[in-house]
Amino acid sequence: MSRRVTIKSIAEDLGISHMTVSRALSGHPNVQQSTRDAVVRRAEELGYVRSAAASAMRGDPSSIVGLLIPNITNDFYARFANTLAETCEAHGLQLIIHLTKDDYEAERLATLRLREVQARTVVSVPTPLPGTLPTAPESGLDTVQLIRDRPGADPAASVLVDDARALRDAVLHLHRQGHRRIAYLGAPETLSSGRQRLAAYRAGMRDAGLDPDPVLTLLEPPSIAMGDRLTCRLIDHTDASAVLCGGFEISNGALKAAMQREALGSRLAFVGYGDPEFYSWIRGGLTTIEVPVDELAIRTVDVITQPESAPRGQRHSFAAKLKVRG
Amino acid sequence: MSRRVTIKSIAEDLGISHMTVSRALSGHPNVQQSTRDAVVRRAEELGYVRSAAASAMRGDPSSIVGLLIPNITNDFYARFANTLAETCEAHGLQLIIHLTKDDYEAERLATLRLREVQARTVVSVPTPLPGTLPTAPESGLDTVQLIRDRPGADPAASVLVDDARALRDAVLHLHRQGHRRIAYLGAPETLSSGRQRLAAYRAGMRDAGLDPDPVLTLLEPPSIAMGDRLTCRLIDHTDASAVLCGGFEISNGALKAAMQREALGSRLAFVGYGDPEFYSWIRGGLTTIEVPVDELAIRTVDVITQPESAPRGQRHSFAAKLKVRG
DNA sequence: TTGAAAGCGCTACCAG
DNA sequence: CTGGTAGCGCTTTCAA
Repeated sequence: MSRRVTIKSIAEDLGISHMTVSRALSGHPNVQQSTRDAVVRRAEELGYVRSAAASAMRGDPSSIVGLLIPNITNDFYARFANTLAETCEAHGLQLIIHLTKDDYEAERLATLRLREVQARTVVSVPTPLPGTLPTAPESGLDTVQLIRDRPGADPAASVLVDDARALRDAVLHLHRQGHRRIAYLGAPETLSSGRQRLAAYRAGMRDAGLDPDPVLTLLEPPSIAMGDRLTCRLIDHTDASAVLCGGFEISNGALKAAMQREALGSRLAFVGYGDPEFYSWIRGGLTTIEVPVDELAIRTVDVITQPESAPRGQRHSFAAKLKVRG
Repeated sequence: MSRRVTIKSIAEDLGISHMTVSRALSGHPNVQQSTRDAVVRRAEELGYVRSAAASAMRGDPSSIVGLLIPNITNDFYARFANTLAETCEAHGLQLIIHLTKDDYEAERLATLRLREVQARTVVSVPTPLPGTLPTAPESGLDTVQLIRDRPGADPAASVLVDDARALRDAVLHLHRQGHRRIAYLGAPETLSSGRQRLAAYRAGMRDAGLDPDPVLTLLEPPSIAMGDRLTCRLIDHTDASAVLCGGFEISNGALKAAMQREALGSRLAFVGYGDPEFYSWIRGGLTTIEVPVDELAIRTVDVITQPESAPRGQRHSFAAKLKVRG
């Protein structure tokens, strides 16, 4: 049960001042080569590890980046987290992941924890604000907003997806295939993403010269179950010949329903949202809206590591695009 | 640009000693109620957050748990990480995730980083040791081994999956369905999991009164591509009527190949490994080997939070089981 | 009930 | 080139 190895213990061991050890280990020039070598070797032998706590106390920037996402099983978040973690690794940053489940209180608590450990930045998918809050509170942390834009927040940057074009293209694509009764499954307009995607769907319908039928425009809180249920309804009770999905979970749920009813392709054409591995080989490949996940993650780390290269509050927007398959 | 709020700044603000503030905030009894209230209120107002760095310096246990896994896109790891994160959250623990890509050097570096921040425990899927290492080094951290067992390591505990029974059951299940030419795709015997699963497959074959054909026993480093390629080979160049998958990635690759050749079920019966959401609705549901992911994660946190409740080095084994569908 | 001092590991700043 | 001092935020120990 040996005590922690510190620069002092090394100094003692070597019979020199802890300052010399500090300089030797941090590459300061003013150390005799022989001394430096001895120190470095001894540190190695003893298994010395620099204390992040001590550095943090001195006000040095920490290596910790927080990531606040609803969950990590969703394919998009998993892939984002994966690339973010890899890229962080390359920059010597460490990623603390907190799952918010889209719950504001969970986000608040997680932010507190991250402040305690002096995270240098937090990458956050802002949760919907509860109605009781008049205004968004400041996190007290340098924040990069991901995907969503919280009104009233003051983020260091926002990394967003622009899927309007892709959604419009999807409608036009279906129209070219002869579809006229094109349904849309999306989040309610109370969510900013829900609003924007719905608008894009409608714009596409207009461009195609079609009239969006309210019966085929189904808006509910997004989930796999929601996509499943509403797609069953489309198949059983409407004359929809195609469905466009306005979200990741919705897409998986809709796919499940269409596959289980053996309606996919034949009874109901499908355009998904997101691109999990298996979309590429289901029924010869599914047409879907592809979000540039890796680019989002890489840019996010860019923003974190080079805050000066862009003005504070900058919005980085990445275009999703329609991937036609099958 | 206000300075960090500390107990000292609060004390100054209130014209009292920082010790009183410390006591008030940490619930020490020896503080006058009125003083305590004033302190708590002021701390709230100023947005005081306790410094984890200062605590760590004093030797208090940190709230940080490390997680070392190959990646986080694999369904099993994603689900494990998800439940682990949720459960940690509930215990006030924070999860730092490092991706090792199954590379020893990456694991070593990540471990170093975690030591720097004084992680209290690291949950690790040990990477294969490079041949050059005569013996496994000690991490200097309290380690919980996940899934794999590194020889020569001295973990605080191991959380393992026992899939021998499930694999045997899978063979017997296929045999009952009339299959005699049952192929197996797995990792090479150099990996401990590869060795064990292969043995279980062979035990199943023996129990079924079948003779494992070397031509149908394909062992290669596991990946989606490997599963894909070898399944194509099975379909095109052998008389295998069923395939049993001995790994998560292998299973996804094999499924991809079988689906693309429209061989699934008809030409080739399939038993997968792992249970991603979509396995339940592909072709009416796939039969697969189900690993109790959530239980693993929950037990892992148990082990972390109550190290005394089990002897050091304890092995916690969870049985996978065959899920028959379709 | 309150306060002062010391020390956790580290480095910027001065003295030698 | 080397060594001492001080201070980052906090709590334990002792003194008032």
